[in-house]
Amino acid sequence: MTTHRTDMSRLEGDTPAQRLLALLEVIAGKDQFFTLQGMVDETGLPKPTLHRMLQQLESSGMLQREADGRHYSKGSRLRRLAETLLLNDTIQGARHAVLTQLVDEVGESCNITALSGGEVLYLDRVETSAPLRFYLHPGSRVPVHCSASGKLFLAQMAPAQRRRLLDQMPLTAFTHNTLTDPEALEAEIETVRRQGYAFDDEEFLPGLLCIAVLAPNPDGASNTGLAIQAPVMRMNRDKALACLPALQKAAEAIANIHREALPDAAELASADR
Amino acid sequence: MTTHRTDMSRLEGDTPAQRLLALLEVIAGKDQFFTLQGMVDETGLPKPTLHRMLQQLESSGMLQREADGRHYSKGSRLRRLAETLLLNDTIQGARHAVLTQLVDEVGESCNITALSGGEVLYLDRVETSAPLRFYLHPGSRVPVHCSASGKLFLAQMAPAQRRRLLDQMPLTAFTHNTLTDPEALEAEIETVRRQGYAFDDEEFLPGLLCIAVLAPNPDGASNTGLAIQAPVMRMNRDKALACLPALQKAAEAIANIHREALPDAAELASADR
DNA sequence: AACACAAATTCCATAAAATGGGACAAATTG
DNA sequence: CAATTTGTCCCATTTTATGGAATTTGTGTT
Repeated sequence: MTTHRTDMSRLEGDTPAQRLLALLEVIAGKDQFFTLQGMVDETGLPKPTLHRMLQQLESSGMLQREADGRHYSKGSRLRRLAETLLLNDTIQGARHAVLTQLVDEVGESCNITALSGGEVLYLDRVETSAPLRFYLHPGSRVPVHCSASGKLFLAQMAPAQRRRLLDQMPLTAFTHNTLTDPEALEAEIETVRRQGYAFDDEEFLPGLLCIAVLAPNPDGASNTGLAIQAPVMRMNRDKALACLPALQKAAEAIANIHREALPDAAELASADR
Repeated sequence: MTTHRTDMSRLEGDTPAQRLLALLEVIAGKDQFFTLQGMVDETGLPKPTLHRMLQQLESSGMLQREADGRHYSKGSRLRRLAETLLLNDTIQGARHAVLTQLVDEVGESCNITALSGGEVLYLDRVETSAPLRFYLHPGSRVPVHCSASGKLFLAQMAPAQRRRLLDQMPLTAFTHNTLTDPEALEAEIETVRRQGYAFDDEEFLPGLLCIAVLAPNPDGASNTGLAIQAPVMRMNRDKALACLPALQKAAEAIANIHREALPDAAELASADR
């Protein structure tokens, strides 16, 4: 009843290592606990094989098991691996260039963000040269409910997933503008989804206004936000909207950088085998 | 037996799969292109072995090579894997939020623990903002007999199971307060079971006092501990007991998160699609 | 262009690990 | 308490990994 499998089963891969990576991808997409049997149904792999794979992942700290011994969830080492990967992404160089150009274009500080651990993680940031500016470090974190990027990440989640995250996350008021009422936040998120961009109008830091968009991802959810952050002294909603085209152009450029690495151009590589 | 690796090779792992994951961690930390030879120097693995590993990662799209054929960088599939991992990590996100709020409430560092491999594993930790504090990393481990969470895990075990674990484990004395006598430890565990909470009164680190409870699990044993850790300079047993209600409330919140994240709980949430 | 040099790649016999059907155990259900 | 589901173990067979040595490829030098 619960599982009507669209038979995407058959973990593809020619070697054990590649099959393990494919398994990791399935696990990565889980936002709930999962069981051995559930994975068998989903992947079509034989039970002893899967059992061994999960055992290896568990004993390396990539997964952990609940006390009942049958429910698995992601371990801290796996999480750390993912964060390290994103923080040290080599394409950061290329993205950094886009960011620099955007800052040059709009004259305000900009940053690239990702969702991590239910919070917004600053992957990269370029400061404006204007003397008055907020200083925020790459690597630092900000709550989802009071940041422009965060609201965009929330807006693309399935309702159940979003609720699970927000239910236990206090809507802490950082300023008088912070949305602390769940219904108001939900309405804002609906607006954000419709518009495709989000504001943070002094909801986190007094005097700081942001506008953000996501770098579109053709394969589904995006984990890359792009935002302009400026003091209200120089910025308001209308001025921010005027920057939107430049922001979207930059987001598209970043999406292209990501897309460049797709194995679409495999035709070239097919000759040398 | 066959290969006595002289500590030069720092890629730990008992199986090829685990070695591959360790390699991925090294790669994850690279913010530049890397070469096969560079990896050989860094990991100590034989060149043909590493060559094969990188080849597999490349042909699965996890890595890609530059045109020169000798510089590797992270591929789109690896990036997508990391993003997917973090985007679907609502359990950790929600638990972290509970932890943050608890820290805010009691004003001291708190952590979430699990029993893993006969030791207490720190799953997550949030530091107090007070300047004087112990710095303990998530992912580190502590013996069961001298930690508050550990004694709780022991207290819910069947006597035979507990004895089997403790018999193999020396009751190392870390401080003058560490319980090194089996009978004294057994008596303490009995007290812990009756009370439903546990202290660690400078039994592991001098000057560190902890109080912990378990996140209740209706289906049986719990593998989630929640603890407050504070310097004795600011904390004593009475003050710790005053925090107990807040601690138990947070533990209940974490138990709820776990309950909602069970695969079967999807039926309830099916209404909002 | 011929050379030296370093890095990448291939070879291959041996050792190690994965595989998965089946047996078994443990927990869950009716 | 029997029936069923789910996790774990066993083990003969197949597949894959291993790494020293040899070979090829590419770079830099005089």
